[in-house]
Amino acid sequence: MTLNQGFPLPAEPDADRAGEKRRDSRIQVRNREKILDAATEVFSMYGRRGATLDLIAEKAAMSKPNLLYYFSSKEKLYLAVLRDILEIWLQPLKELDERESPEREISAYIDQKIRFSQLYPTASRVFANEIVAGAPVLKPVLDSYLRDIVKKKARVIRKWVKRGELADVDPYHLIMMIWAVTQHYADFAVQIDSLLGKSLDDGRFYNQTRKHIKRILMRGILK
Amino acid sequence: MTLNQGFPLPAEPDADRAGEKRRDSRIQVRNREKILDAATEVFSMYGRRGATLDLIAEKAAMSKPNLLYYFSSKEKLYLAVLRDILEIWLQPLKELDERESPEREISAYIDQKIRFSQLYPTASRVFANEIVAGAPVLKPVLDSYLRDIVKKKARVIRKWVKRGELADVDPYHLIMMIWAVTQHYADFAVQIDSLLGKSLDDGRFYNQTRKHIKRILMRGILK
DNA sequence: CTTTAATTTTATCCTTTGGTAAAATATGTC
DNA sequence: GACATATTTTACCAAAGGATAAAATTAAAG
Repeated sequence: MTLNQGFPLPAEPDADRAGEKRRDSRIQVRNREKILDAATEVFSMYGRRGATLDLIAEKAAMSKPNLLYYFSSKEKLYLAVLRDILEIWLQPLKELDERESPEREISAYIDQKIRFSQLYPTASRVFANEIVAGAPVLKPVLDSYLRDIVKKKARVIRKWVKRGELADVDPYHLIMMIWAVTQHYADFAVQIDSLLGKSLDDGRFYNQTRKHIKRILMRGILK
Repeated sequence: MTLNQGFPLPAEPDADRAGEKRRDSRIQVRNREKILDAATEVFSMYGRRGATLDLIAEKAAMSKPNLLYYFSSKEKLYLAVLRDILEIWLQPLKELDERESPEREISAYIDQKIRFSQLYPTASRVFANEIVAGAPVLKPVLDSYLRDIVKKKARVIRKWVKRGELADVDPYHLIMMIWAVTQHYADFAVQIDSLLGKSLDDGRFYNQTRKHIKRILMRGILK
Protein backbone atom coordinates (compact mmCIF):
# COMPACT_ATOMS: atom_id res chain seq x y z
CA MET A 1 0.00 0.00 0.00
CA THR A 2 1.84 3.03 -1.22
CA LEU A 3 -0.21 4.96 -3.69
CA ASN A 4 1.66 8.12 -2.95
CA GLN A 5 1.52 10.57 -5.80
CA GLY A 6 1.39 14.24 -6.39
CA PHE A 7 -0.87 14.78 -3.45
CA PRO A 8 -2.24 18.02 -2.04
CA LEU A 9 -0.09 17.72 1.02
CA PRO A 10 3.09 19.74 1.31
CA ALA A 11 4.85 17.64 -1.28
CA GLU A 12 7.89 16.22 0.48
CA PRO A 13 8.61 19.41 2.40
CA ASP A 14 12.34 19.45 1.87
CA ALA A 15 15.47 17.44 2.44
CA ASP A 16 14.01 14.01 1.85
CA ARG A 17 14.78 12.95 -1.65
CA ALA A 18 15.08 16.61 -2.47
CA GLY A 19 17.37 16.24 -5.44
CA GLU A 20 15.28 13.39 -6.79
CA LYS A 21 18.39 11.37 -7.31
CA ARG A 22 18.20 8.00 -8.97
CA ARG A 23 15.04 6.00 -8.59
CA ASP A 24 14.47 3.96 -5.47
CA SER A 25 16.43 0.77 -5.24
CA ARG A 26 14.69 -2.45 -4.39
CA ILE A 27 15.87 -2.14 -0.79
CA GLN A 28 14.63 1.40 -0.68
CA VAL A 29 11.16 0.41 -1.78
CA ARG A 30 10.94 -2.57 0.50
CA ASN A 31 12.06 -0.67 3.57
CA ARG A 32 10.01 2.40 2.93
CA GLU A 33 6.97 0.20 2.72
CA LYS A 34 7.88 -1.80 5.79
CA ILE A 35 8.22 1.44 7.69
CA LEU A 36 5.00 2.92 6.40
CA ASP A 37 3.11 -0.18 7.41
CA ALA A 38 4.61 -0.23 10.87
CA ALA A 39 4.01 3.48 11.24
CA THR A 40 0.40 3.18 10.20
CA GLU A 41 -0.16 0.59 12.85
CA VAL A 42 1.56 2.54 15.60
CA PHE A 43 0.02 5.88 14.69
CA SER A 44 -3.40 4.24 14.66
CA MET A 45 -2.91 3.06 18.21
CA TYR A 46 -1.10 5.96 19.80
CA GLY A 47 -1.81 8.93 17.58
CA ARG A 48 0.62 11.37 16.11
CA ARG A 49 2.04 12.52 19.42
CA GLY A 50 1.81 9.29 21.34
CA ALA A 51 3.49 7.17 18.70
CA THR A 52 7.22 6.66 19.17
CA LEU A 53 9.93 6.05 16.64
CA ASP A 54 11.29 3.31 18.84
CA LEU A 55 8.09 1.35 18.57
CA ILE A 56 7.73 1.94 14.87
CA ALA A 57 11.32 0.92 14.28
CA GLU A 58 10.83 -2.19 16.31
CA LYS A 59 7.72 -3.16 14.37
CA ALA A 60 9.54 -2.53 11.14
CA ALA A 61 12.35 -4.69 12.44
CA MET A 62 15.09 -2.13 12.10
CA SER A 63 17.04 0.28 14.26
CA LYS A 64 15.77 3.76 14.90
CA PRO A 65 18.63 5.51 13.12
CA ASN A 66 18.06 3.20 10.22
CA LEU A 67 14.45 4.23 10.09
CA LEU A 68 15.51 7.85 10.22
CA TYR A 69 17.68 7.19 7.22
CA TYR A 70 14.48 6.67 5.23
CA PHE A 71 12.27 9.27 6.85
CA SER A 72 14.24 12.05 8.35
CA SER A 73 11.78 12.90 11.10
CA LYS A 74 8.72 11.59 12.85
CA GLU A 75 6.67 14.39 11.41
CA LYS A 76 7.72 13.59 7.85
CA LEU A 77 6.88 9.98 8.41
CA TYR A 78 3.47 10.91 9.73
CA LEU A 79 2.90 13.05 6.70
CA ALA A 80 3.88 10.28 4.37
CA VAL A 81 1.44 7.96 6.06
CA LEU A 82 -1.36 10.49 5.86
CA ARG A 83 -0.67 11.21 2.24
CA ASP A 84 -1.12 7.57 1.31
CA ILE A 85 -4.30 7.31 3.29
CA LEU A 86 -5.96 10.43 1.99
CA GLU A 87 -5.39 9.33 -1.55
CA ILE A 88 -7.35 6.12 -1.22
CA TRP A 89 -9.81 7.63 1.21
CA LEU A 90 -10.93 10.24 -1.27
CA GLN A 91 -10.93 8.25 -4.45
CA PRO A 92 -14.46 6.81 -4.25
CA LEU A 93 -16.17 10.14 -3.75
CA LYS A 94 -14.63 11.52 -6.90
CA GLU A 95 -16.44 8.88 -8.87
CA LEU A 96 -20.01 9.92 -8.06
CA ASP A 97 -21.48 10.51 -11.48
CA GLU A 98 -24.63 12.53 -11.97
CA ARG A 99 -25.38 10.89 -15.29
CA GLU A 100 -26.10 7.65 -13.53
CA SER A 101 -29.03 7.00 -11.22
CA PRO A 102 -28.59 7.94 -7.58
CA GLU A 103 -29.68 4.49 -6.60
CA ARG A 104 -26.81 2.95 -8.47
CA GLU A 105 -24.23 5.60 -7.63
CA ILE A 106 -24.88 5.97 -3.94
CA SER A 107 -25.11 2.26 -3.56
CA ALA A 108 -21.74 1.89 -5.25
CA TYR A 109 -20.30 4.64 -3.11
CA ILE A 110 -21.36 2.93 0.08
CA ASP A 111 -19.88 -0.28 -1.22
CA GLN A 112 -16.56 1.37 -1.83
CA LYS A 113 -16.46 3.10 1.50
CA ILE A 114 -17.15 0.00 3.45
CA ARG A 115 -14.68 -1.87 1.35
CA PHE A 116 -12.08 0.65 2.40
CA SER A 117 -13.01 0.01 6.01
CA GLN A 118 -12.50 -3.66 5.42
CA LEU A 119 -9.23 -3.41 3.52
CA TYR A 120 -7.54 -0.62 5.46
CA PRO A 121 -8.99 -0.47 8.94
CA THR A 122 -5.74 0.71 10.46
CA ALA A 123 -5.33 3.44 7.89
CA SER A 124 -8.87 4.50 8.56
CA ARG A 125 -8.03 4.77 12.23
CA VAL A 126 -4.98 6.93 11.59
CA PHE A 127 -7.19 9.24 9.63
CA ALA A 128 -9.86 9.20 12.32
CA ASN A 129 -7.25 9.95 14.91
CA GLU A 130 -5.99 12.92 12.96
CA ILE A 131 -9.47 14.37 12.57
CA VAL A 132 -10.57 13.70 16.12
CA ALA A 133 -7.39 15.41 17.26
CA GLY A 134 -8.52 18.48 15.37
CA ALA A 135 -6.72 17.80 12.09
CA PRO A 136 -3.53 19.55 13.19
CA VAL A 137 -1.86 18.44 9.99
CA LEU A 138 -4.70 17.92 7.56
CA LYS A 139 -6.66 21.07 8.28
CA PRO A 140 -5.35 22.89 5.22
CA VAL A 141 -6.25 19.98 3.01
CA LEU A 142 -9.73 19.75 4.45
CA ASP A 143 -10.22 23.46 3.96
CA SER A 144 -9.23 23.40 0.33
CA TYR A 145 -9.05 20.14 -1.52
CA LEU A 146 -11.67 18.14 0.33
CA ARG A 147 -13.96 21.11 0.53
CA ASP A 148 -13.94 21.53 -3.23
CA ILE A 149 -14.59 17.91 -4.01
CA VAL A 150 -17.42 17.67 -1.56
CA LYS A 151 -18.96 20.86 -2.84
CA LYS A 152 -18.87 19.49 -6.34
CA LYS A 153 -20.46 16.24 -5.30
CA ALA A 154 -23.08 17.99 -3.23
CA ARG A 155 -24.14 19.61 -6.47
CA VAL A 156 -24.54 16.21 -8.04
CA ILE A 157 -26.76 15.04 -5.24
CA ARG A 158 -28.79 18.19 -5.38
CA LYS A 159 -29.35 17.58 -9.04
CA TRP A 160 -30.75 14.15 -8.31
CA VAL A 161 -33.11 15.68 -5.79
CA LYS A 162 -34.28 18.26 -8.30
CA ARG A 163 -34.84 15.56 -10.86
CA GLY A 164 -37.05 13.87 -8.32
CA GLU A 165 -34.96 10.76 -8.16
CA LEU A 166 -34.08 11.29 -4.53
CA ALA A 167 -36.01 12.41 -1.49
CA ASP A 168 -35.37 15.93 -0.34
CA VAL A 169 -32.16 15.36 1.56
CA ASP A 170 -29.39 17.75 2.37
CA PRO A 171 -26.39 16.63 0.31
CA TYR A 172 -23.81 17.43 2.95
CA HIS A 173 -25.61 15.63 5.69
CA LEU A 174 -26.10 12.67 3.43
CA ILE A 175 -22.43 12.45 2.59
CA MET A 176 -21.51 12.77 6.23
CA MET A 177 -23.99 10.13 7.18
CA ILE A 178 -22.42 7.73 4.76
CA TRP A 179 -18.95 8.53 6.00
CA ALA A 180 -19.98 8.15 9.60
CA VAL A 181 -21.65 4.82 9.19
CA THR A 182 -19.13 3.17 6.92
CA GLN A 183 -16.04 4.38 8.72
CA HIS A 184 -17.49 3.46 12.06
CA TYR A 185 -16.92 -0.20 11.34
CA ALA A 186 -13.20 0.37 10.93
CA ASP A 187 -12.66 3.09 13.49
CA PHE A 188 -14.66 1.55 16.28
CA ALA A 189 -13.77 -2.01 15.42
CA VAL A 190 -12.85 -2.90 18.99
CA GLN A 191 -16.23 -1.86 20.20
CA ILE A 192 -17.93 -3.90 17.56
CA ASP A 193 -15.75 -6.82 18.40
CA SER A 194 -16.67 -6.48 22.07
CA LEU A 195 -20.36 -6.37 21.32
CA LEU A 196 -20.60 -8.91 18.53
CA GLY A 197 -17.34 -10.77 18.47
CA LYS A 198 -17.20 -10.00 14.77
CA SER A 199 -15.19 -7.88 12.40
CA LEU A 200 -15.33 -6.97 8.73
CA ASP A 201 -12.67 -9.59 8.17
CA ASP A 202 -15.44 -12.08 8.53
CA GLY A 203 -16.91 -12.24 5.04
CA ARG A 204 -20.37 -13.11 6.24
CA PHE A 205 -20.45 -10.23 8.67
CA TYR A 206 -19.01 -7.90 6.06
CA ASN A 207 -21.84 -8.62 3.70
CA GLN A 208 -24.50 -8.47 6.33
CA THR A 209 -23.22 -5.09 7.42
CA ARG A 210 -22.98 -3.80 3.90
CA LYS A 211 -26.50 -4.83 3.06
CA HIS A 212 -27.93 -3.57 6.29
CA ILE A 213 -26.43 -0.14 5.92
CA LYS A 214 -27.57 0.08 2.37
CA ARG A 215 -31.06 -1.11 3.08
CA ILE A 216 -31.71 1.48 5.76
CA LEU A 217 -29.95 4.32 4.05
CA MET A 218 -31.37 3.71 0.61
CA ARG A 219 -34.84 3.30 1.99
CA GLY A 220 -34.35 6.53 3.82
CA ILE A 221 -33.36 8.59 0.84
CA LEU A 222 -34.91 7.12 -2.27
CA LYS A 223 -38.22 8.44 -3.40
CA MET B 1 -19.32 18.05 34.62
CA THR B 2 -18.41 15.42 37.16
CA LEU B 3 -21.07 12.78 37.36
CA ASN B 4 -18.63 10.29 38.72
CA GLN B 5 -20.30 7.58 40.73
CA GLY B 6 -19.98 3.92 41.46
CA PHE B 7 -18.91 3.17 37.93
CA PRO B 8 -17.84 -0.08 36.36
CA LEU B 9 -14.29 1.08 36.04
CA PRO B 10 -11.69 -0.09 38.51
CA ALA B 11 -13.11 2.04 41.28
CA GLU B 12 -10.32 4.37 42.31
CA PRO B 13 -7.59 1.72 42.04
CA ASP B 14 -5.76 2.57 45.21
CA ALA B 15 -3.97 5.35 46.99
CA ASP B 16 -6.18 8.19 45.83
CA ARG B 17 -8.66 8.93 48.51
CA ALA B 18 -8.14 5.38 49.71
CA GLY B 19 -9.21 5.88 53.25
CA GLU B 20 -12.16 8.00 52.19
CA LYS B 21 -11.19 10.61 54.70
CA ARG B 22 -13.34 13.63 55.23
CA ARG B 23 -15.41 14.85 52.32
CA ASP B 24 -13.82 17.01 49.66
CA SER B 25 -13.20 20.55 50.68
CA ARG B 26 -14.39 23.36 48.48
CA ILE B 27 -10.88 23.77 47.11
CA GLN B 28 -10.68 20.08 46.46
CA VAL B 29 -13.87 20.09 44.42
CA ARG B 30 -12.98 23.17 42.47
CA ASN B 31 -9.51 21.98 41.58
CA ARG B 32 -10.49 18.44 40.73
CA GLU B 33 -13.01 19.83 38.32
CA LYS B 34 -10.61 22.34 36.83
CA ILE B 35 -8.17 19.52 36.26
CA LEU B 36 -10.72 17.15 34.78
CA ASP B 37 -11.84 19.81 32.35
CA ALA B 38 -8.32 20.63 31.29
CA ALA B 39 -7.48 16.96 31.01
CA THR B 40 -10.52 16.24 28.89
CA GLU B 41 -9.47 18.91 26.49
CA VAL B 42 -5.86 17.77 26.27
CA PHE B 43 -6.67 14.07 26.06
CA SER B 44 -9.13 14.80 23.28
CA MET B 45 -6.44 16.47 21.25
CA TYR B 46 -3.42 14.32 21.97
CA GLY B 47 -4.81 11.03 23.17
CA ARG B 48 -3.90 9.08 26.25
CA ARG B 49 -0.24 8.73 25.34
CA GLY B 50 0.30 12.00 23.59
CA ALA B 51 -1.21 14.14 26.31
CA THR B 52 1.26 15.60 28.79
CA LEU B 53 0.83 16.55 32.40
CA ASP B 54 2.64 19.78 31.71
CA LEU B 55 0.02 20.86 29.22
CA ILE B 56 -2.86 19.76 31.39
CA ALA B 57 -1.41 21.53 34.37
CA GLU B 58 -0.92 24.67 32.35
CA LYS B 59 -4.51 24.61 31.12
CA ALA B 60 -5.71 24.06 34.63
CA ALA B 61 -3.56 26.97 35.70
CA MET B 62 -1.54 25.12 38.30
CA SER B 63 1.86 23.54 38.69
CA LYS B 64 2.44 19.95 37.68
CA PRO B 65 3.23 18.74 41.19
CA ASN B 66 0.11 20.48 42.36
CA LEU B 67 -1.90 18.62 39.80
CA LEU B 68 -0.29 15.39 40.93
CA TYR B 69 -1.44 16.20 44.42
CA TYR B 70 -5.00 15.71 43.19
CA PHE B 71 -4.47 12.86 40.77
CA SER B 72 -1.47 10.81 41.67
CA SER B 73 -0.62 9.74 38.12
CA LYS B 74 -1.44 10.48 34.54
CA GLU B 75 -3.08 7.11 34.19
CA LYS B 76 -5.36 7.70 37.16
CA LEU B 77 -6.33 11.04 35.75
CA TYR B 78 -7.14 9.49 32.42
CA LEU B 79 -9.27 6.93 34.15
CA ALA B 80 -11.13 9.56 36.07
CA VAL B 81 -11.87 11.40 32.86
CA LEU B 82 -13.10 8.26 31.15
CA ARG B 83 -15.27 7.31 34.05
CA ASP B 84 -17.13 10.58 33.90
CA ILE B 85 -17.60 10.30 30.18
CA LEU B 86 -18.83 6.75 30.09
CA GLU B 87 -21.45 7.52 32.63
CA ILE B 88 -23.14 10.18 30.57
CA TRP B 89 -22.39 8.39 27.33
CA LEU B 90 -24.35 5.32 28.34
CA GLN B 91 -27.25 6.87 30.14
CA PRO B 92 -29.54 7.42 27.14
CA LEU B 93 -29.37 3.86 25.91
CA LYS B 94 -30.52 2.53 29.25
CA GLU B 95 -33.73 4.41 28.82
CA LEU B 96 -34.99 2.63 25.70
CA ASP B 97 -38.35 1.27 26.81
CA GLU B 98 -40.11 -1.50 24.96
CA ARG B 99 -43.48 -0.50 26.29
CA GLU B 100 -43.37 2.66 24.26
CA SER B 101 -43.52 2.83 20.48
CA PRO B 102 -40.26 2.44 18.60
CA GLU B 103 -41.02 5.64 16.78
CA ARG B 104 -41.10 7.61 19.97
CA GLU B 105 -38.28 5.77 21.70
CA ILE B 106 -35.75 5.70 18.91
CA SER B 107 -36.50 9.26 18.06
CA ALA B 108 -35.88 10.24 21.65
CA TYR B 109 -32.71 8.21 21.71
CA ILE B 110 -31.32 9.96 18.69
CA ASP B 111 -32.20 13.27 20.26
CA GLN B 112 -30.30 12.43 23.38
CA LYS B 113 -27.27 11.17 21.54
CA ILE B 114 -26.95 14.22 19.40
CA ARG B 115 -27.55 16.37 22.42
CA PHE B 116 -24.56 14.72 24.02
CA SER B 117 -22.53 15.53 20.94
CA GLN B 118 -23.55 19.12 21.27
CA LEU B 119 -22.99 19.45 25.00
CA TYR B 120 -19.83 17.41 25.39
CA PRO B 121 -17.98 17.31 22.09
CA THR B 122 -14.60 17.14 23.76
CA ALA B 123 -15.65 14.32 26.02
CA SER B 124 -16.99 12.51 23.00
CA ARG B 125 -13.62 12.88 21.35
CA VAL B 126 -11.75 11.48 24.32
CA PHE B 127 -14.01 8.49 24.15
CA ALA B 128 -13.56 8.18 20.40
CA ASN B 129 -9.85 8.40 20.83
CA GLU B 130 -9.85 5.63 23.39
CA ILE B 131 -11.88 3.34 21.15
CA VAL B 132 -10.00 4.12 17.97
CA ALA B 133 -6.80 3.39 19.86
CA GLY B 134 -8.15 -0.06 20.58
CA ALA B 135 -9.75 0.65 23.93
CA PRO B 136 -6.57 -0.13 25.89
CA VAL B 137 -8.29 0.98 29.07
CA LEU B 138 -11.98 0.50 28.39
CA LYS B 139 -11.84 -2.93 26.80
CA PRO B 140 -12.93 -4.72 29.96
CA VAL B 141 -15.88 -2.40 30.34
CA LEU B 142 -16.91 -2.86 26.74
CA ASP B 143 -16.67 -6.61 27.11
CA SER B 144 -18.86 -6.73 30.16
CA TYR B 145 -20.96 -3.79 31.10
CA LEU B 146 -21.60 -2.26 27.69
CA ARG B 147 -22.10 -5.67 26.17
CA ASP B 148 -24.84 -6.49 28.62
CA ILE B 149 -26.72 -3.28 28.20
CA VAL B 150 -26.60 -3.45 24.46
CA LYS B 151 -27.72 -7.04 24.47
CA LYS B 152 -30.68 -6.11 26.59
CA LYS B 153 -31.62 -3.24 24.34
CA ALA B 154 -31.17 -5.35 21.23
CA ARG B 155 -33.89 -7.54 22.65
CA VAL B 156 -36.16 -4.55 22.97
CA ILE B 157 -35.64 -3.65 19.35
CA ARG B 158 -36.18 -7.20 18.28
CA LYS B 159 -39.48 -7.17 20.10
CA TRP B 160 -40.58 -4.14 18.15
CA VAL B 161 -39.69 -5.90 14.94
CA LYS B 162 -41.69 -8.96 15.93
CA ARG B 163 -44.64 -6.81 16.83
CA GLY B 164 -44.42 -5.44 13.32
CA GLU B 165 -43.83 -1.88 14.45
CA LEU B 166 -40.39 -1.76 12.89
CA ALA B 167 -38.95 -2.96 9.60
CA ASP B 168 -36.82 -6.06 9.79
CA VAL B 169 -33.60 -4.48 10.95
CA ASP B 170 -30.73 -6.00 12.84
CA PRO B 171 -30.80 -4.43 16.30
CA TYR B 172 -27.05 -4.25 16.69
CA HIS B 173 -26.48 -2.63 13.36
CA LEU B 174 -29.22 -0.19 14.07
CA ILE B 175 -27.72 0.83 17.38
CA MET B 176 -24.30 1.17 15.81
CA MET B 177 -25.70 3.23 13.00
CA ILE B 178 -27.22 5.64 15.46
CA TRP B 179 -23.99 5.87 17.41
CA ALA B 180 -21.96 6.40 14.30
CA VAL B 181 -24.09 9.15 12.89
CA THR B 182 -24.71 11.08 16.06
CA GLN B 183 -21.19 10.89 17.41
CA HIS B 184 -19.74 11.80 14.08
CA TYR B 185 -20.84 15.38 14.55
CA ALA B 186 -18.78 15.70 17.71
CA ASP B 187 -15.84 13.51 16.83
CA PHE B 188 -15.29 14.85 13.34
CA ALA B 189 -16.29 18.38 14.14
CA VAL B 190 -13.24 19.89 12.46
CA GLN B 191 -14.07 18.19 9.24
CA ILE B 192 -17.61 19.44 9.38
CA ASP B 193 -16.38 22.87 10.16
CA SER B 194 -14.05 22.73 7.17
CA LEU B 195 -16.82 21.64 4.84
CA LEU B 196 -19.69 23.70 6.13
CA GLY B 197 -18.24 26.29 8.44
CA LYS B 198 -20.79 25.15 10.99
CA SER B 199 -20.88 23.32 14.28
CA LEU B 200 -23.53 21.99 16.61
CA ASP B 201 -23.01 25.09 18.70
CA ASP B 202 -25.01 26.84 16.06
CA GLY B 203 -28.57 26.23 17.13
CA ARG B 204 -29.95 26.37 13.64
CA PHE B 205 -27.44 23.87 12.37
CA TYR B 206 -28.00 21.67 15.40
CA ASN B 207 -31.67 21.39 14.65
CA GLN B 208 -31.23 20.90 10.99
CA THR B 209 -28.79 18.09 11.65
CA ARG B 210 -31.02 16.48 14.22
CA LYS B 211 -34.01 16.52 11.96
CA HIS B 212 -32.11 15.32 8.97
CA ILE B 213 -30.64 12.35 10.74
CA LYS B 214 -33.99 11.45 12.16
CA ARG B 215 -35.83 11.81 8.92
CA ILE B 216 -33.53 9.48 7.00
CA LEU B 217 -33.07 6.98 9.77
CA MET B 218 -36.71 6.80 10.80
CA ARG B 219 -37.83 6.50 7.23
CA GLY B 220 -35.33 3.75 6.82
CA ILE B 221 -36.50 1.65 9.72
CA LEU B 222 -40.18 2.32 10.33
CA LYS B 223 -42.69 0.08 8.67
C1' DC C 1 -3.92 33.47 68.17
C1' DT C 2 -1.95 28.90 67.97
C1' DT C 3 -1.65 24.54 66.35
C1' DT C 4 -2.66 21.21 63.03
C1' DA C 5 -3.80 19.75 58.62
C1' DA C 6 -4.30 20.82 53.77
C1' DT C 7 -2.33 22.92 49.71
C1' DT C 8 1.24 24.80 46.85
C1' DT C 9 5.96 25.61 45.39
C1' DT C 10 10.75 24.63 44.41
C1' DA C 11 14.24 21.70 43.38
C1' DT C 12 15.40 17.43 41.48
C1' DC C 13 15.52 12.67 39.51
C1' DC C 14 15.31 9.19 36.15
C1' DT C 15 13.48 7.50 31.89
C1' DT C 16 11.93 8.06 27.40
C1' DT C 17 12.30 10.03 23.09
C1' DG C 18 13.51 12.47 18.77
C1' DG C 19 17.51 13.12 16.54
C1' DT C 20 22.85 13.23 15.13
C1' DA C 21 27.67 11.69 14.17
C1' DA C 22 30.60 8.77 12.55
C1' DA C 23 32.27 4.36 11.99
C1' DA C 24 31.27 -0.15 9.89
C1' DT C 25 29.26 -3.03 6.53
C1' DA C 26 27.06 -4.28 2.40
C1' DT C 27 25.92 -3.59 -2.58
C1' DG C 28 26.69 -2.60 -7.08
C1' DT C 29 29.68 -1.29 -11.07
C1' DC C 30 33.57 -1.29 -13.99
C1' DG D 1 38.47 -7.51 -6.89
C1' DA D 2 38.75 -2.46 -6.22
C1' DC D 3 36.24 1.77 -5.92
C1' DA D 4 32.24 4.35 -4.97
C1' DT D 5 27.86 4.57 -3.18
C1' DA D 6 24.15 3.01 -0.33
C1' DT D 7 22.75 1.02 3.98
C1' DT D 8 23.19 -0.27 8.74
C1' DT D 9 25.12 -0.12 13.32
C1' DT D 10 26.97 1.83 17.50
C1' DA D 11 27.49 5.43 20.57
C1' DC D 12 25.62 9.50 22.00
C1' DC D 13 23.02 13.88 23.24
C1' DA D 14 19.66 17.26 24.75
C1' DA D 15 15.02 18.00 25.73
C1' DA D 16 10.69 16.45 27.39
C1' DG D 17 8.00 14.20 30.55
C1' DG D 18 6.27 11.50 34.60
C1' DA D 19 7.08 11.44 39.19
C1' DT D 20 8.99 12.37 44.16
C1' DA D 21 10.85 14.95 48.29
C1' DA D 22 10.71 18.33 51.20
C1' DA D 23 10.24 22.99 52.25
C1' DA D 24 6.98 26.85 52.30
C1' DT D 25 2.56 28.66 52.51
C1' DT D 26 -2.34 28.85 53.40
C1' DA D 27 -6.61 27.47 55.54
C1' DA D 28 -9.16 25.53 59.47
C1' DA D 29 -10.08 24.22 64.17
C1' DG D 30 -9.87 25.11 68.82
